[in-house]
Amino acid sequence: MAQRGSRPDRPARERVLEAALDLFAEQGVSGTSLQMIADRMGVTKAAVYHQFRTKEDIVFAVVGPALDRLLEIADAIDAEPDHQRRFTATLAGIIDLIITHRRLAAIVQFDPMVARLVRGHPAHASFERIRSLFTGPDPDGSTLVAAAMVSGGLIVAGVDPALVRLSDDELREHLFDTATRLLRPPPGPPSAAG
Amino acid sequence: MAQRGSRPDRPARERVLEAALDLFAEQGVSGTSLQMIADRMGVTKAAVYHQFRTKEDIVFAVVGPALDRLLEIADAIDAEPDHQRRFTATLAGIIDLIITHRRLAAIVQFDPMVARLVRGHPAHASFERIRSLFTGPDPDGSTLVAAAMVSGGLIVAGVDPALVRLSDDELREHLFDTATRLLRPPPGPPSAAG
DNA sequence: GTCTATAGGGAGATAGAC
DNA sequence: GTCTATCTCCCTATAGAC
Repeated sequence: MAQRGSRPDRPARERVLEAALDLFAEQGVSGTSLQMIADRMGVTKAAVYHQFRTKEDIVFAVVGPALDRLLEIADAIDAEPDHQRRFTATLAGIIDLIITHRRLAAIVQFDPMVARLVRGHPAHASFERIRSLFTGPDPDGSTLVAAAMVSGGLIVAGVDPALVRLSDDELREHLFDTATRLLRPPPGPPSAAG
Repeated sequence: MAQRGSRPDRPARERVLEAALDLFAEQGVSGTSLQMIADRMGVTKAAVYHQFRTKEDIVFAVVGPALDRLLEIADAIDAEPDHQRRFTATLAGIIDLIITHRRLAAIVQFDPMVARLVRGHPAHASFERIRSLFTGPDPDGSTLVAAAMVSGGLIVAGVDPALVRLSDDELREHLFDTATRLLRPPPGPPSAAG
């Protein structure tokens, strides 16, 4: 994974994406100007415009790779015939994606500007595809709610400052266990609700 | 609850807050200009400035009541001696708050601009107070992750379009059950993880 | 790859008439 | 309570020198 700091000897294009990701996470996409990105890099706005034609292009470059990966995960669902393995592999893939791109996942899920851009991306349908794998066919209300909580909960846990003391591996394991627990029907009495 | 539409005979101040909430939810706070708020109301910017001195004042007026309610819920924790009732009442209160102010809850939790404002509000400490009630003292990693997923999952479920067919009461019940299930240790074997 | 300079527009905010 | 008009500043984006 080479060098990942803000070292000045890295390609200018990557330094833009790094500064942009930091700022998008802190201030949101709309709250981030090209001037802020340039300031954080220690260059001028024009230098940033040399790498990307528009601000929107920067947003796409920042979130694109993660969306591509999401698309791969969703496509792999159809390639696995066994239901149990399909479920496990997809959940593990999603959690891995979220842990690898913690802040990015939060931006894609919660930033209104990014959400609008994602609507035009092929990965858009993947969200529904994955969710329907998690709920199963013809889900009841309880299952729908559990799936919604998982989809938000995984992202939030990825960026929660209260969890910084956990290693990536610990976090991965707990997320997997907790999500699995949620997406299976409770082992209590069949239906004591009311 | 009187009339809740965008009827022109309601006080101008409330019509501003209504339009602002709509736009904050759709575009984020930074992505919303006073011009947009004015346009949605069918008036000019100056008319909006007659009601609120700054944009920040509008944000405070929009999120303030929900933060006050959160503060009340957190304060009630210390007034209830029985642990079981304390836990149940707080969770029910939070869920009720989220359902009543669905979009507002998402804004407070996820909008970077609002998050910065909330840091200076008395309710800021309430988030930690409530979370530590949910985790209990000296929580392990699994419990921390579960609490993080609940805190994000409740909000996300509140605004998830996949759940629109559920009534408020259905949603409330499922959220309560699911959150309770998450915040209690799993009833399976003590520790078969690997 | 980076710079200075600038165009053109929209932002937040204010003054004062009706 | 709403309007027109205006100020100042910062935004995205472009042109062209080094």
